[in-house]
Amino acid sequence: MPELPEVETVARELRAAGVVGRRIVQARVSWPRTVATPSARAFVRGVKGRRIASLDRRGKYLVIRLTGGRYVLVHLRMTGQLFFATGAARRGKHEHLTLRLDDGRELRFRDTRKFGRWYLLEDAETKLGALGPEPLSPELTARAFGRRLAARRAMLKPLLLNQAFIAGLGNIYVDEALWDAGLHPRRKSDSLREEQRRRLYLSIRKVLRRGIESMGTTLGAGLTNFRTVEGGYGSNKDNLRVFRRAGEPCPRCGAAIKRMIVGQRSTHICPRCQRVRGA
DNA sequence: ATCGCAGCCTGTACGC
DNA sequence: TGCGTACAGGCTGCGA
Repeated sequence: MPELPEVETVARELRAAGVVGRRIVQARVSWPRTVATPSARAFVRGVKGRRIASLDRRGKYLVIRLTGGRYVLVHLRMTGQLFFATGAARRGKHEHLTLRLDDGRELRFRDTRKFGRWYLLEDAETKLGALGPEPLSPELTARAFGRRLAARRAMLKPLLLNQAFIAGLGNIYVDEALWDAGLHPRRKSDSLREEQRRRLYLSIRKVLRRGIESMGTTLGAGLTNFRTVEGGYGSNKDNLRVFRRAGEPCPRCGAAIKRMIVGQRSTHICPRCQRVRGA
């Protein structure tokens, strides 16, 4: 499930593959709902002939700036994958969108569950403006994050998953960050002591950085699991301490890891290291 | 403001 | 082995 480290990995690989500077000579959409806005037809017309001026990540979005000042945003959601193919290669299963580049390569989008979305926008801020701060940005200091936390009264887990509060975290990295910080996912954000807020800030950055270094989390070998642009696996699964480890011993205290539902989401905690105190 | 739930999808894991 | 069913999860929109 692509979260910040996975999308960052994809962005880096696409840049390394020399996508920036290439011209899009043709686009094809075979599952129209893949394009959230505008219509699939208008999307195809709108990107054709444009050059890719830059490619970055914001939150879980891939941000592709085209010449002439318009933007393609890509959200991989659950199972979206980007990879290269030659123009001659037959369209494979679950491939819903293709950009043909002027060097003969095709950038293809495969998405088994069809939740992924592409946007063509005149102004990227119409989408990105709704996002909270980048967790790894130097502008988000421990103090600034602490103030944001203290200003809300929500359970930590759903709050950290809220992209308007902080951008880029998903189920995996939230569970890992809360375990690292020793905080219960149902703990209320305004009940933390200053030192705990700071610790959560550091834990979030730690698990995200580690995720990026490992090129993301690939949980299994199936179609629905994260793959890099080059078709590789991210190795961050080896770094997960609690996520999908119910019943295994906590690496810190040895207590059995527990699975529970918080905010309708599958959640993993160490019941000894992460108490509800104050919630 | 916060929370819960349905819906979007389909591969996967499970029970029988 | 095969069938049926629940589940996974990011995000949106709705109601409470």
